[in-house]
Amino acid sequence: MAEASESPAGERRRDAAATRRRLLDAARDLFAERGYEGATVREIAERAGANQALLFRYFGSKQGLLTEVVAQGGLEQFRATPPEELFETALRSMLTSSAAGTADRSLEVYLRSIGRGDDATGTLRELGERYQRALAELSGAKDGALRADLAMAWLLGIGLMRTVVAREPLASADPDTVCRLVVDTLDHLWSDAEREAP
Amino acid sequence: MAEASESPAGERRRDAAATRRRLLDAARDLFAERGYEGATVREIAERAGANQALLFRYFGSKQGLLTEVVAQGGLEQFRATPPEELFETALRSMLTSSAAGTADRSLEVYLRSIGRGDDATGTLRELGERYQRALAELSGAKDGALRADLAMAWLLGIGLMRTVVAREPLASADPDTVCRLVVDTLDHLWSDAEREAP
DNA sequence: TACCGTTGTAAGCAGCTGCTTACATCCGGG
DNA sequence: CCCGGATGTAAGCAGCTGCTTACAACGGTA
Repeated sequence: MAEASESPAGERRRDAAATRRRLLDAARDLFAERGYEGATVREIAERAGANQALLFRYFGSKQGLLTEVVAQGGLEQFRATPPEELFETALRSMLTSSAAGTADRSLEVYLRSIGRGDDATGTLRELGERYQRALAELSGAKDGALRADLAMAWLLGIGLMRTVVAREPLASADPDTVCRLVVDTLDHLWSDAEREAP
Repeated sequence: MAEASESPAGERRRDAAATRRRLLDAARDLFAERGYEGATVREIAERAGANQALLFRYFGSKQGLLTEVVAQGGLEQFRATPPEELFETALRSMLTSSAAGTADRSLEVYLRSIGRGDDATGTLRELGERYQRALAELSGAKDGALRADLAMAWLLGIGLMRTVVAREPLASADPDTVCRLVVDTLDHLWSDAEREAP
């Protein structure tokens, strides 16, 4: 109803919603590339082709921007994935994405941002907890939560080595090969669990 | 020969070597706590009880300080450990240290600093490569290097979850329990390797 | 047409960063 | 004693950070 009623291709000369969207996308990519602290609001605004004052008008603060990025990217993706596919999906995403434009780069944001006890940590922690709970239920063991943590640790560690440190041969390794190695190995972690807590 | 010849307990009012040492120790702890970028030269100098100008006189730059911290901490510890004990030693160190005063906090420095493509990355990469080479030789498989990367990824990921994110129950879990779970599971990674490359 | 809230802009603020400079002070060897 | 390098200090620099303010331009509505 309050939509564009003029421009042929839906382009408006002044369009708050579109500007907001561009800021969100630019922030998502820059947070994933440089981490929360590493990305500056000036850079984000520039990549979005917007004035940086608008960033604060629409999101209040840099921290508010992060919150919205995580909410729209990571949590949506999380809800859309059935639990039993969660780990492999996340691993594959971690192994393949690393390119601007991908919808869910929240795990990259996560691992590039948790370097110190800054503002970002709190916002990102919630995302991690959801993953943990879902994974923990997959293993029926009493220490399922611990094993879920260990699985997540491996997931993040692999992302760390691949996208941040860019260590070879991991960085260039075939995603399928890596995925199979990891999933097969982790199967033992789950089956050991069952053996201990029948 | 150019030593102290006065003070009873070896204390000198002006002692460059001691000041250097204090700066090095303070830097080691602060880098481990806040990461390379998060620790400021003012903080380091203050904790060392020294003037920050001395930091630049002795180490040239903040980056030079990091180089020396890694050289004295991580590499020494690395050389002192036989390869077959390397992974478990590093894992235990990661699970237990996290307290100021510990000699080797280089893995903490490592994982808290690799958040973006900054100066620290290059200096820290060498440390990682040494670990990889040593671990790769343990597995006789042709893709030993890849599997070594995966093991290191898990190691770092666990450190990330435990000391940085402080995720429960991993953060408070008994080091022995965690260590056994991980080492047992990784055994499958090594034995699978042997099966494939006999 | 005249108006007024929405959208966009330029400039600047205080605080922090790594690093440098100019200057006190110590202290051992001549 | 006393000089000169070694050691320690205070102040400041330019550049960056997140964020704010004052203002211009648009465009739907009355």
